[in-house]
Amino acid sequence: MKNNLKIYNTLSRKKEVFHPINPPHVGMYVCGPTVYGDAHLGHARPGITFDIVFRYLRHLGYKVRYVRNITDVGHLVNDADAGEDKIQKKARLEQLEPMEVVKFYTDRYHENMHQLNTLPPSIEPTASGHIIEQIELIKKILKNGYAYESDGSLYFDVEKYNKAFHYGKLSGRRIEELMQNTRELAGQEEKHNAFDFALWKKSDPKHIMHWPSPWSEGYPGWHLECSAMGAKYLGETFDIHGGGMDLLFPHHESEIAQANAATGHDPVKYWMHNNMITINGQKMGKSLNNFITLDEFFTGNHKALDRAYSPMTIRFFILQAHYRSTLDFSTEALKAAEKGLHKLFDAFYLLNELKPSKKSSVDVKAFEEKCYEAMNDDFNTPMVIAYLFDLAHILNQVSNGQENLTKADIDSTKTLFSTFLVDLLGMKDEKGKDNSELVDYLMDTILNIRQEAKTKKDYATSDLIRDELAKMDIQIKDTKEGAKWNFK
RNA sequence: GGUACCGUGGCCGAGUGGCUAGGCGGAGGUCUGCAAAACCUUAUACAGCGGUUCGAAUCCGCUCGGUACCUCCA
Repeated sequence: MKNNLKIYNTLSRKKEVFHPINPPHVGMYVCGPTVYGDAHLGHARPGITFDIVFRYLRHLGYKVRYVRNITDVGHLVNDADAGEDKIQKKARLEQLEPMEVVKFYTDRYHENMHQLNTLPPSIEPTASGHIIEQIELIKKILKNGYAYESDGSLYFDVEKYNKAFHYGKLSGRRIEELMQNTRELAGQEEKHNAFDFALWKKSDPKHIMHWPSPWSEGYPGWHLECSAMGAKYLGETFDIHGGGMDLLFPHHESEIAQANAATGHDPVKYWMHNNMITINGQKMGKSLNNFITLDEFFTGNHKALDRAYSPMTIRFFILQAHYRSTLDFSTEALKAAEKGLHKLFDAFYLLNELKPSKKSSVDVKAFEEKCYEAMNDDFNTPMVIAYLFDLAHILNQVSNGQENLTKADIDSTKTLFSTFLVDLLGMKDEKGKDNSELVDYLMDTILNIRQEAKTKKDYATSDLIRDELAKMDIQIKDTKEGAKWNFK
């Protein structure tokens, strides 16, 4: 399959032409959420970023298997707090079974992702459902000599690994620096080196979630699940691995190490990382406690928000920045996104009303090419959106008689909007007309009465009708062809 | 401290050597009973200093400022 798609590969720090390992198949693994809390704006970014990748690869004709895990085996809160993990802590606080916490937040995550109009992954494996695979992976690493046991727990021997491979190839770190800079934390006596990471942890008595293994009753280490599940569903080497930049080190670095230690070769061809969303210039994150959940955006129920912002506003806001740039959140920026999106859909609908001309004064075909170029350039969605705005402007000009389009060009513009705005960017109109017969009839009646009033110059009545409808978010526009309405 | 990235007009944000990015907001105008939308015109920019070049927001150096990772975090 031929294409000109270029993807920025974190591994090489360059844009590379995308050549899948086994075309037309593409395997993509994306780090999903740890389900111990509601998804916030930060979670929306990888969800949407890799939804775009998924949609575009499929559009290009690839058969994509998109795997996104659910982390339901809690990572430790921190090393000093060994023995308690995030999900367990949440369960204790809410007096629930850990799996109740997991189920509750998994469902809510799915609902949020659905609201954002992201396509569901092909496979959504859970860590707890792949304990056996993780144990098997540890056995391989152990057999190859890159792990050591210490009182029932197993650790990855980074120093030894680094002699045969390169620990730090993804994140640009060197082991000597890690030696100097890794913080000394309590509870690490079992490790040979501070930067060694756990493959298996023996659980202490108060730990609820644990499984049997050849070494101890315990639970798998932080980075293991992605290595095990990625290999299981996508093979020992697959095409794309995605996630947030904050996972680059140590998570993804360690995944590479685990795979090499087990199989002798790298697990992933293209590593993709989305950047962070910032609030007041600072990363929005759980630990900083400055996050706003998606539900809070959708309801407006947060002190930093003046009102609700819809899922599509959030999605469009995110797509207006390139995925590798930080994106600064503000209500002002969200309002701009909301208005802009509305403008695009207005233009999209306007296409149905344009009068065709014999000749076109605009080269529509060129826009299509430019949109593809932008997508091929490492998924440059802000550029695609800019071209759609340019087109929207042209369509309005056509409507005003300043530009002309043939029937064929109007149709291909429709296709273009439908392809890029709806199919690829995944935008949908939340405020479209309710096209039921009843509503049509009622609105026609009301607008006719209003027209009567206007004809009699009874503007008090006509304005009253408009103001009352506005309370239901119905907007009246008086055009040359008569009054039109839509939802605000 | 180490590593990496960034600093674009009121706000958000593209752009990697020469050609108007775009959206929102502001100002003026057209249309309109008014409004809305749309259209037309317009202002506001590339952190600072130096260098390379015929030419730099874009390359190089320095300075200042900010962020991320190095501990769980999308």
